[in-house]
Amino acid sequence: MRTGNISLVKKMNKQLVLKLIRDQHPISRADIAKTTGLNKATVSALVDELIAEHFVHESGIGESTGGRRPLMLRFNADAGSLIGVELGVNYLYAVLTNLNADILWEQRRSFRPSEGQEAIIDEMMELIEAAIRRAPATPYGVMGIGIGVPGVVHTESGTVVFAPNLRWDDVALAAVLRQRWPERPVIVENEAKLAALGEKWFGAGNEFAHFVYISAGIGIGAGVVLHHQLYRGVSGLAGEIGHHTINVNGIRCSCGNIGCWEMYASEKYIERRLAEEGRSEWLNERFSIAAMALAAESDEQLARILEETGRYLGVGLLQVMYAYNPEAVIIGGPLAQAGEYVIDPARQEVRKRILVKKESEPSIIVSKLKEKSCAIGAAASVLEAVVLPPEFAAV
Amino acid sequence: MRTGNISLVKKMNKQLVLKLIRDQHPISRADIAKTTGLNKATVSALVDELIAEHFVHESGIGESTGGRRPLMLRFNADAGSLIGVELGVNYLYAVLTNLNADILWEQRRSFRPSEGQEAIIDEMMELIEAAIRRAPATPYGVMGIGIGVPGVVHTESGTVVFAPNLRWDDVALAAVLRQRWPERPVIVENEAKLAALGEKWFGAGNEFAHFVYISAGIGIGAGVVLHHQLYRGVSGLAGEIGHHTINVNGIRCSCGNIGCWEMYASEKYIERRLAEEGRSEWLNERFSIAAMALAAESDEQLARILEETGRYLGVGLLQVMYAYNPEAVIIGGPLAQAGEYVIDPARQEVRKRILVKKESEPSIIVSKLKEKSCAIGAAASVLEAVVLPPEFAAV
DNA sequence: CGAATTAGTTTATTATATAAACTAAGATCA
DNA sequence: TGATCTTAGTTTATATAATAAACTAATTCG
Repeated sequence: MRTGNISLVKKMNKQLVLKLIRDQHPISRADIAKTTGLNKATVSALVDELIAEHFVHESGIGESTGGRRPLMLRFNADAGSLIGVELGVNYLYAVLTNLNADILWEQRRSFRPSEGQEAIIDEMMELIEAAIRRAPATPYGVMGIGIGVPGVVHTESGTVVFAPNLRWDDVALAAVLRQRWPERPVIVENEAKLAALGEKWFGAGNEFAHFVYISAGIGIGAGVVLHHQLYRGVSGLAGEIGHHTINVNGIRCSCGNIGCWEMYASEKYIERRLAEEGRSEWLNERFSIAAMALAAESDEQLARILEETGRYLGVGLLQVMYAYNPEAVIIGGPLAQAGEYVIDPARQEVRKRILVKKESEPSIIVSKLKEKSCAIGAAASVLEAVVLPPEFAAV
Repeated sequence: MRTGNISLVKKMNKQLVLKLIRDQHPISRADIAKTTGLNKATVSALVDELIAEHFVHESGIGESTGGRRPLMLRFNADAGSLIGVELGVNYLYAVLTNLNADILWEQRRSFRPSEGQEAIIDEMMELIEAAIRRAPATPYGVMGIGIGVPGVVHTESGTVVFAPNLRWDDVALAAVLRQRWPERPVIVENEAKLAALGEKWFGAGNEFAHFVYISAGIGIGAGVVLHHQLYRGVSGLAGEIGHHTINVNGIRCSCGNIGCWEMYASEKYIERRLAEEGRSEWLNERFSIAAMALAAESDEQLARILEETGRYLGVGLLQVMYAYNPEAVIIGGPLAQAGEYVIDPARQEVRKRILVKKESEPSIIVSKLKEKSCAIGAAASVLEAVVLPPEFAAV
């Protein structure tokens, strides 16, 4: 049971100070004391410890405001490195970053979906190995490895419970990596949830306490951040909203249900419509939403298909608003690259269908980290696990 | 900003001890120390304060387990009284309870929806006045007034922002009551959210950290409890899931949207189907789901209509699971009184449509407080606000 | 009947935040 | 230019609350 012993207080305050320095650096001890309400002496003591731990450094003298000039403090983004890996349906993408998610090294590899699990995991381990070799000399070195997968995950064990597009079923991914790197934290999590974390720490979600990240690609997944924290639900299924039924009498989804949202507001829908409209020239291997959006400028048929998709996207976004009532919805994934061809009809559809007046409409915005959301989010998950736990967030 | 000063620690521990006594009484100081991990001396000091504050009392000597016999502690449910009021579409229902939600007095009054706001609020104040008069002599007296309304609420100001079925719009309900009883806390909240609180504290939700209460009647509302706390969203709209679109090409809802869940899984649907099937004899003033369920035993047509409703209910429950992934879904409101005629088809529909295997299915259960959920929840909201704040719940 | 066991209290100690006094270093203005 | 004011940050003394250990109280068990 979580009792309040005195050291808890110290942990809370130390985290608070570190978060403040990270968010608002450069900042002086005096300013920290003012904005947190902590005593100057307390702040000084905590800052001294953070400096000794290499998470903070003094970065010179600031401007005077009528008295002694302050010593400015900065978050030390080079205290260690983070590794983030995105496992896609047919590619691996790995990044090595500092604690500020600046990319120090990255690599992308394709594989055939037909390759077996072992081969894919081997390739992933090679990538991680390469990243570790590239890691700069820092006080903490590589602080951990985060991995995003397109499926449902059991986080404690790091098992991929169910990943239909990979055809994975109960794969103990973290166990393999933990055996290889026993000293490093390994985090396995759903790709949309990690992308949400990425946007929260380093992207469009930074200013919000409650937001939902929507990963719209082949399917639709979501990462739900409530009270500054990722919400997973009891078994990590929270946010599987691509399988919300928006058309009880609609078409069958691969999940077994009928009329799932992701049958109407994803690449699946676009492909189906392209086929129906005899535009199968777009259905080749190099199919890309970005290219389609470009072509749509002078191709009304393509524009209409994108717009339809956007309208269906809006239907589901309405549900997101009623379910979570967030400050913002961040759209990411390939579909977000169609930009206003998709997003604008989605916004219109929401406005048309929504129950209450304008003030309560959350903003619908586009991912800031783009195709890097997941990998950077995977790195951010390590940061959160090791350096900046969210558990003390203001309730 | 929430800093950790030392008195926070004390608050946390005192709350923890009080919650434990409430949940597990009778319990000894020694047992509290064991289960919380707090030191015996700490527990004794906190318990002494709680006794001085009348929230706990010693209730005699317990059984020895091989040594000195323990002094047993109990939560003092008679330290004060709570008032809970449900404002329905055409009735008021008020309860006066002790801190254990035992009903000491209750009264129900009907009104015509055509009566004006002032008249309804006046009646409500009369009811509250009557409840205050009936309150027994206790250390704290009437500790506050909770009111549940069928609409969207702004809790800080206690304003009813939007209650379509009452045709209320921006009614500053709490302001009126606070003027009349300036010394008592007044809480105004959505009825489904309060019912969820009621089930959490005194009903079927007691054992769950994450659950969703569904209020299914004329419309559908929900109260979402995550991490033992009611989740409201940014503007109190979280849980307005009755307006989730389950049929994009369906029928128009009064909210302006098309194909809302509550057009298919509520009394509205049953009424529509009764009319369609020429069974309008059920559409009179005394229309009651419980009576229908009784008649359905020997009336296949009625049974079929209830079953259809249940199947549609299941379609939406699937969304609840994907959105919140709770441990349980509690069904309340009039529709829950049809029992297995509705609930069982709903369960079947969920099982048929769900993505993942059985372990992750939450249990779908029926409200324990029945038609009293909201009023008791309104009382519970006072308890939570004044005596047992949930903010220190384990994260 | 005495040793062992359990319940609960008292006393001394420790960790932490805070208030107040202090040093440091600059700005302002006569 | 130097006295005074202002702001930054440190040192010292104090208060609060948890804890450990020693203690008293009351019971079981052999």
